Amino acid sequence: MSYSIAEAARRSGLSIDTLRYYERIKLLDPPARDTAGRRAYSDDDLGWLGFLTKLRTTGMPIKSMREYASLRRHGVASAGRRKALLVEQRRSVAERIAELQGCLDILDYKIENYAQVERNVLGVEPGREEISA
Amino acid sequence: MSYSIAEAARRSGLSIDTLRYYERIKLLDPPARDTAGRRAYSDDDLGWLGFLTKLRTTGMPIKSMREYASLRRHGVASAGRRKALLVEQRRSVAERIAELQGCLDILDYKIENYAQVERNVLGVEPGREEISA
DNA sequence: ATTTGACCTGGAGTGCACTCCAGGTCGTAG
DNA sequence: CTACGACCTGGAGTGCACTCCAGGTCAAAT
Repeated sequence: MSYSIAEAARRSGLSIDTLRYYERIKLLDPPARDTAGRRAYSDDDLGWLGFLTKLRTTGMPIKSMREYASLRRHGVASAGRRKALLVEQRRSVAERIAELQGCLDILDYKIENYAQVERNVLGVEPGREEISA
Repeated sequence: MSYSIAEAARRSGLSIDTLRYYERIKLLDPPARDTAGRRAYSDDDLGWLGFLTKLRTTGMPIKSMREYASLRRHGVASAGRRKALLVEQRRSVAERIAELQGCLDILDYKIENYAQVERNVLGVEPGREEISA
């Protein structure tokens, strides 16, 4: 199957402008064109865009995604380097998750504090609401 | 205790420029000054900076951090709104963690693929390395 | 007395990842 | 036949979060 840029945008969750932008910066190989010169994205293109958006979600900078994309074009010989990039990204994602877990704990602690303040404010005689902080 | 801007930067993990920047945009109340007019950060300032960096780590935009900072200045009456902001941020962090977990799974899958390719390349008779992809 | 180093200010510059725009070309629908 | 909507191009503009700079002050060290 092949898809218009509007359809590819819908399916990938990227904007039309972003699709053209990714092509310009060589994140995406130029897709086929129809007889009128309009882009016709293949299922492969969509698959690659799907993977790219995952990498983006992990916080990989475009620079690194470009490196990965460029390696992909160099075939099997580059597989080792590509794997290394993914392994490194995996590490950084795991680290990020741990970091966010820590933040979650702090947020829970703060939220619990506020909940306690609320209970106090509601529980004491009106006019003496000012407790600690 | 009070700390020079260099010391505050070291302890908060922010740069000196960022400390001044945060003050300018009202994320941080102007710290005390010493006799020579230089900033003298208090432990409270450091504590607030610590919390700010946690919020930043969760991906909270500066705009929202400013709102939180501004509410803090309005005392107890704003506690409800502050709690709501934190609850919302908690939700978004949990969501982000789940999303990253999903990406981790995809990375693992891809990495395992590459590992398999490596095993194949090493395992077959030399001269016939080209397998699938 | 002067040099050094940390700090000050207001403002300009940077890098990233888009996002928008003007002006133009197609192919179909009325 | 013309009007419309979807698409095209090269290039400029945007928002965010810093980061850097020039020119100046001040206190302690030489």
